[in-house]
Amino acid sequence: MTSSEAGFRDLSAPTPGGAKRSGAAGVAKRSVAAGAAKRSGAGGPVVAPALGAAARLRVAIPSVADRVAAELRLQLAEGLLLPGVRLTESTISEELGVSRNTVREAFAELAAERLVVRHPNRGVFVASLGPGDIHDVYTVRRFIEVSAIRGGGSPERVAAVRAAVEEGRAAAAADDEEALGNANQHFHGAIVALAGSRRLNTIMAQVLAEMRLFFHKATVDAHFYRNYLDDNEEICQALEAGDLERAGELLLAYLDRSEEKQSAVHGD
Amino acid sequence: MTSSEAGFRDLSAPTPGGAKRSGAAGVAKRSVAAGAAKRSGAGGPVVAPALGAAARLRVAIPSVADRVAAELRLQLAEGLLLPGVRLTESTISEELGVSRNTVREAFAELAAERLVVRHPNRGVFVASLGPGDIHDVYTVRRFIEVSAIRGGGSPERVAAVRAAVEEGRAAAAADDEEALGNANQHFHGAIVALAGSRRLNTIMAQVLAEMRLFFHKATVDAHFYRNYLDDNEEICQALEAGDLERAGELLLAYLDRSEEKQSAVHGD
DNA sequence: AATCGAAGAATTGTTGAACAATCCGTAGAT
DNA sequence: ATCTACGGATTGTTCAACAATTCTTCGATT
Repeated sequence: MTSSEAGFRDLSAPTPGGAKRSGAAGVAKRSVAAGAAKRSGAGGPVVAPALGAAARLRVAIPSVADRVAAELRLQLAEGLLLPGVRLTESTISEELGVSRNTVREAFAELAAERLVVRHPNRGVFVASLGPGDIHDVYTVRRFIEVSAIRGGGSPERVAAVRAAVEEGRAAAAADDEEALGNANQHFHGAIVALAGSRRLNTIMAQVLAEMRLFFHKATVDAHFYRNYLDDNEEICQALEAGDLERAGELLLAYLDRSEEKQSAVHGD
Repeated sequence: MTSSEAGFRDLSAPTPGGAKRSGAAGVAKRSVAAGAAKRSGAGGPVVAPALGAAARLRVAIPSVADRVAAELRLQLAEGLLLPGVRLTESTISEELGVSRNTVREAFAELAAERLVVRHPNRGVFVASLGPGDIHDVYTVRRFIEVSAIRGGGSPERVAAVRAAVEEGRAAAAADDEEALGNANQHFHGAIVALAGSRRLNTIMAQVLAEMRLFFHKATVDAHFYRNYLDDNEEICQALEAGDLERAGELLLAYLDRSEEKQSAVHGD
């Protein structure tokens, strides 16, 4: 399974910038087309001319490398790319229609997020978490989430936690396991968001992204998250009641139980 | 001040791999030197042939991009590259003797660590932290450090905290402000290390690296850290005595005071 | 037969060059 | 004095080449 059978979206088409020469040997000196001959190449896909306006509107326009990283992040989250799988530069480069160098830049991003691991001269592999990593991830979560909930938060932020609980309830009613998992992550994300710290939010987002990497194996148990629904409800109620001490303890117990379960599912 | 007057070390010489063609057009087909003719190129700098052995010894051999990132990280920490300064790709590329693409990869690493900020199509700049960022950084520290110290740690790890305290004392005795600052960072690093979590350690390392970015301005006050020596001692004693609750509270008070001071030094 | 090692293929690491797109400062027109 | 067109500088991205390393395969040897 070389990861190439996944349905990659083509990222090269809507790219602003990008030479996209047809392919012939590059003997063409730069003498021609030095002046105002813009977009003169053989009938490449012409992009909408309104792109300049977008730039003026200060819309964040992610670079191709960023979009490649985003795409890979998505496939990682969807479980399309299983842990341990090798990501070949040339394959992804072709599949996504971008250059190998750009893929390389995207890899640097993902490696910084620990989603992939670089083995020098051997390639990058989808990160696979061992038992030690699972404990480590839960340690981070205990530190951050419990501290966050014990600090409380503004009413709107508490409401966001509540919303995540309801989101999970709805997903359970609809029997949508996927949505249930997402709701659970939103719940914990909302707890961290109580602190209103940009850095803590991104740290938490990264940790959750890491967890998605090995959660796919765990979801075989159809009602894996279902047990947590009541826990979330209870925690949320304590939070809303202002009993932060109790909310913290409930959350801590929850995390301990969750870690235990995860450790059991994976070879301990 | 374009950051180019800093004394860059040349990273290109000891590089394993790297074509380093003299410059002429690359019409030389790859037909020649296909077999055993290794290191046949025109008299480039010949590296020690023992490099293969190093690889066999599984010594981590960082890529050039990593070394560029490390070099920049160092200059950032030393305060050679002030916040807000623009880092031009071509300049660094020449200065360090590596290709622009490699510099680019290093930038991706540093951007992921928040040490530099990318402005699309405008370049990368040394990150500069505003008042909000200072508060944010201290929020992260409060969460992680206080949780860590309240969890206690093995005797060896407590000893490491003690060692950092003594290190600071020695630096103060020697009137070495630089060493004093480092000792202080070691102290807080050691506190987080109590938890024994790889991820928390790297998170803390990154946060401290961010702080170094704006600490240089603060160090004008000659005995800025000196006030903290007694705090550290007190915290360490509580930790050693097993009074984790008190240690946590002392640390929390310390962080609050520290944030206040930093906020005062910087605008607002 | 099992093992060792060497030729070969595949892939990564790094470079250099090319060019499109964008940004910025400046000079010219209104 | 303000706006606009022009040019230079720099980033974003691609391509092609090649060195070094790892992986594979296939013989040759004990």
